[in-house]
Amino acid sequence: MSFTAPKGTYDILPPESSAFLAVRDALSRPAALAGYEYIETPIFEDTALFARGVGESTDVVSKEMYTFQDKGGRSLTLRPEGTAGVIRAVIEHKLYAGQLPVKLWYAGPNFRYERPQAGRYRHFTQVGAEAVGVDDPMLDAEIIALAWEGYRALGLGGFRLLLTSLGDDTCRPAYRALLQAFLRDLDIDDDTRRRADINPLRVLDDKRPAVLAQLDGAPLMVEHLCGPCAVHYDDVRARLADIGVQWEEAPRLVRGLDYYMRTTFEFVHSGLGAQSAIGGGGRYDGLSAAIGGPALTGIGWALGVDRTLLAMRAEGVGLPTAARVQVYGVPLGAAAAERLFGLTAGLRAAGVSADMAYGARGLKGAMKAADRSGAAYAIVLGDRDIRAGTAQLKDLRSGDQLALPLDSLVATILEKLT
RNA sequence: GUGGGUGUAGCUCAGCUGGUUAGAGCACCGGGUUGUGAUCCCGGGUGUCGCGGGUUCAAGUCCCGUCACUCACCCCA
Repeated sequence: MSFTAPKGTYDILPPESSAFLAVRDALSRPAALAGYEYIETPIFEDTALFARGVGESTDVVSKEMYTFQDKGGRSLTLRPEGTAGVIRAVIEHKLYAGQLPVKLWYAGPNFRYERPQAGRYRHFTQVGAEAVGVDDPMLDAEIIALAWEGYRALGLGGFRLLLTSLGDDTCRPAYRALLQAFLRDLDIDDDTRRRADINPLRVLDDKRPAVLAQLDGAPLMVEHLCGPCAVHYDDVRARLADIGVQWEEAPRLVRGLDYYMRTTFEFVHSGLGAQSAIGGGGRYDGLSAAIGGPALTGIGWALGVDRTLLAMRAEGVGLPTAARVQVYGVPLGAAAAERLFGLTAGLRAAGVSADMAYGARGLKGAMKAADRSGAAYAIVLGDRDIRAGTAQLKDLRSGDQLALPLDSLVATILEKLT
């Protein structure tokens, strides 16, 4: 074998690929039902968009970006996440000039240069949703509920919703100083000390026991929220409670992108190996201004399709696998094959999924193929039938077979299938 | 970027202390039936034992290197 998929990427093959489509669909459907409209943005963007939007200090920007120069000398980057590009598009096309909020959903691949492991790939797929331009805690609750509903619709039961508030520009700087003062006295390594300088909140998320043990008395953001932030957070929780969404307070929840503020959340699941998040998001009221747009508030999430599938597999939740086709043609000989070719085309035109045996297989082989296609009916056609102006329609479940006039076969099958 | 584990058929794997034609189950293909699948019977191995070198009379097996995959740290979807 001379080529393999690049490190950290993988092929999504049938029959599992149908589950992939189904998950992507199920995760986006609740958003569509809530009036979110589909948007598609480029898979690569100006490198500076991510540097400024996601934040220079994040791991994503500082070491995980797929950056390249095109032939015009521009520095471009394969998107490591979806929100920055969507907000760029909202600004560029002044979508905010219309009715607000702008509600959008999207789905597609993202890229991060990381060491692959279970649940973590260099190419991964997310479904995302964003509500932009209206600062209303009800939108926070709505967006969270949409993700919740998506997971539930898939039959997933073992996920948890972690929730917290990261404060805003009014209260976070003071809290940040407080936390830094606390961290200064700890016995931690140089790397962690450096992180405490750049982004002290991230230290709270450290999973190493040696660090964890020292974080017990650390000050928490939720205890230092300013008035408006506290009210906002209370409102979000009240609305979630109203509609029966259950969450856990996660005061140390920190996410990897700098733009988050106020409401922040993560959906976690234990079936992903060392990874835990199957989806996450939050409010990013400063993002638009940071990338040169007007001061637009926004909240959104991104849900990992690959990770959701892993979680489903871990739980043993299956998806109904649909039959490949409804009708399968089994020809005996070249003349019959040509006749069936037209018949299957006619069936498809009438909205019936149909396939047939190609390549002059024997009758046995063709019947076998019909069986494996999952079709409800096989059309068996030979010279004898053609002479009689009929075809044999075989019900593959019962085994019953009857001769039907060729002329009206498509119509007859349509009738039987409905 | 740092560690650990694993590489034998399409898949899951067996192959003991080196021993001569490399195996099983599943899958796949063909036949039993030139007009009938899912069952049954018969037949078929589809392979660069990851790759390169070394030790040996002899290497899938031992040694070195290398590559790939994988798991974990870190980080997150």
